[in-house]
Amino acid sequence: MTEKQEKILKAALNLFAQNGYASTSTSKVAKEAGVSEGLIFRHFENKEGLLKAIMNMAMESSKQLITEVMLAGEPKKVIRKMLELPYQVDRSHYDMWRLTYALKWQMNMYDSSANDALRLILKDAFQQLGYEDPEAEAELVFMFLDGASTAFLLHEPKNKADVLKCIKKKYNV
Amino acid sequence: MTEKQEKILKAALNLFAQNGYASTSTSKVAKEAGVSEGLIFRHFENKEGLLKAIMNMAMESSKQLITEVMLAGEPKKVIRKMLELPYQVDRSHYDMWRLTYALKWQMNMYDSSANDALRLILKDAFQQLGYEDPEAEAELVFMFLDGASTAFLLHEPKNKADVLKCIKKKYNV
Amino acid sequence: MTEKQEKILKAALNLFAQNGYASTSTSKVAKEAGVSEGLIFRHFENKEGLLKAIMNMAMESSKQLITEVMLAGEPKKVIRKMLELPYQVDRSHYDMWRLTYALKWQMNMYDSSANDALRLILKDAFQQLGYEDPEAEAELVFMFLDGASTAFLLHEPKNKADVLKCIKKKYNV
Amino acid sequence: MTEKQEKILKAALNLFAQNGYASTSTSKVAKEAGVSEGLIFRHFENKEGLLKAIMNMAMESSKQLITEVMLAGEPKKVIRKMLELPYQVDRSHYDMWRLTYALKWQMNMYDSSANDALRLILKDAFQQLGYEDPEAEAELVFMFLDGASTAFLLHEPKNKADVLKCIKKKYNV
DNA sequence: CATGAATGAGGTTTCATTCAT
DNA sequence: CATGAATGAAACCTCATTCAT
Repeated sequence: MTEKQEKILKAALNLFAQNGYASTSTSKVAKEAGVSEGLIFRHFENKEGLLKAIMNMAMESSKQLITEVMLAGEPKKVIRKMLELPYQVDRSHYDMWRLTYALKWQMNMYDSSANDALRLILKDAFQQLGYEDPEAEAELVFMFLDGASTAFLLHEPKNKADVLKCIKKKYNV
Repeated sequence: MTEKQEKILKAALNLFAQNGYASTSTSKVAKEAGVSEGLIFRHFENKEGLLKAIMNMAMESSKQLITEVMLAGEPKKVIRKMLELPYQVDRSHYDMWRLTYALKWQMNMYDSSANDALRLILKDAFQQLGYEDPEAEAELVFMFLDGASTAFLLHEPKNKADVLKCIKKKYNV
Repeated sequence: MTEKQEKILKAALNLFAQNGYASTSTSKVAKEAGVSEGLIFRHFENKEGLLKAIMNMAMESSKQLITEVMLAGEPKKVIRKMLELPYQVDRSHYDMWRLTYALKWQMNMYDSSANDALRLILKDAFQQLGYEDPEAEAELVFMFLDGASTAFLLHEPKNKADVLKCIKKKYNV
Repeated sequence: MTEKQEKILKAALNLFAQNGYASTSTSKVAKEAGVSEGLIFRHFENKEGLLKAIMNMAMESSKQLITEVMLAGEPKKVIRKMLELPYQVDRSHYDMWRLTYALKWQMNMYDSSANDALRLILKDAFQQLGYEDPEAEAELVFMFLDGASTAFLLHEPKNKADVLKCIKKKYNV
């Protein structure tokens, strides 16, 4: 990965996240990256290739978070780690997450399978703890995760920490 | 509001919701509405005006849901009504909600003030019920609402009803 | 000529003179006139018909100025009246003259024949006064008229009166 | 300045001069230049940018004529050079001058400051020669220049040369 | 590897004009 | 007589992409 390639990726990530993929022209990306427009196509084939490259980076970085949960072992720890996920994302990754979340609403981009592994683990954890409807509980946690992430990415509530405390107590973790 | 105006609005809502605002050309809207492209501009001034007209409709229809919660009175009822909100939206309004949610991610479109009134009522309800940190509880509910709506609009989980039961139990409502 | 027709003509004259014929849309004319756009076409057939109606008014009003010169009789008086022409136009007619002058530069609009009668009288006057090259003198006066009118319509020099005195002295009139 | 840029400029100058700026579409310019329409915008940003580029060329070429007058020195020579100005313009520059003159009538395009330097020199010349009202004399010459140029550009009178002789005699130059 | 000129398709918008009411 | 909804063509401009250098 050359230096210019990275510049392009960074610029594209930033612009896609702030203004949306469709609203960001390759020429704006080139200008922001300080690079000729043609270079984008040499390295990434086309605009969609650029997006895919970015999403691959995102996948990579989200895998790290996920494996941490997977390796937790005990059910309570699984749940706790899970609830803490939105709090683990570094501010420097916000653009990436903004883009990921925004793209969910762009048709044909939603891929639920990514979460299926986690959902299974979570359900299992609840089952081990004797919850009545482990599947529903797992789904509920996912909804929280989604809602929390959205809140953090969009308007950053002041009482983030309190909310975590609050929900942890509910699950006793 | 002439008949053709409504056709335009309906077509635009549909296309914006399915493919995104930026990716939907006015010519596609015109074609879908069975109308000349120029007519869009006569009635809505420009593409953004068309979007605004749609969002006004959305506001109107969300006000109805909200006032229902506001009129609930008793704290428990407030919370219950609140949690049920995502379940109240008619399938016929999904396009509108998809668009509303998608637009949150389009820069400068997020308006948190819309929820402030509800947030206040909710916090008050939790306070009356003696919750330790009513503000965090309110925030948490909002996160659930957001996450649930997202799930419903994007992949419609099979166990919607169970999830509701599950969370209601947590709040004892 | 109904009241609305006059409103249209006045609005069109004003806008054509200020912004140019090509740059003025019929919708702007209608708005300025406080009239529906369709009415313009009912009364004037098309945009060019509107222009023609205006130019006819202009012709009419310029004929008045010209006949005054023609009736002057004595050569010196002819020349004096001629030189005074640009000073005779009422400020309320400036729009019309601006438009007339501007249109000269719009291809196929220049009609030199309009001036031929005047040119002949002028040449005759110079001949009677024994000028060496009456034709060139007549042409020269026309150039002055054109230049002076242009100056008055475009930037209104402060020493208009002095210039008239100055040139009158040259012709001893 | 690439070859195609020049082609665009030449085509635009020609069409703007013949048919007017507002009446000339960028697509006509592109066709006349044998170039894709997009290229116009890549090189000149927008239609107005194209016009500005042309006017800059015009400025450049008019500066040359003007400096010649400025370097004349003796008052009589200044005046003579001045009067001869409209006769100096090469036929190949007519389009440019037609456009320049036509644009004066397009609102907000008139820039009298360009002539101020010349006006000053001219006034000075008349002063040195003891004319009674040098300012009015200067203005008068400008009017002649404007009228003569207009005549040359619009209908090319047959007795151009005679007119020059005629006016030179009046100023004894 | 890198540039930037060049393109053609398509985007939003404006316009002159028609027509039902 | 008068309106204003409706249209289709054309206006200006942007875009993703290609290619010669």
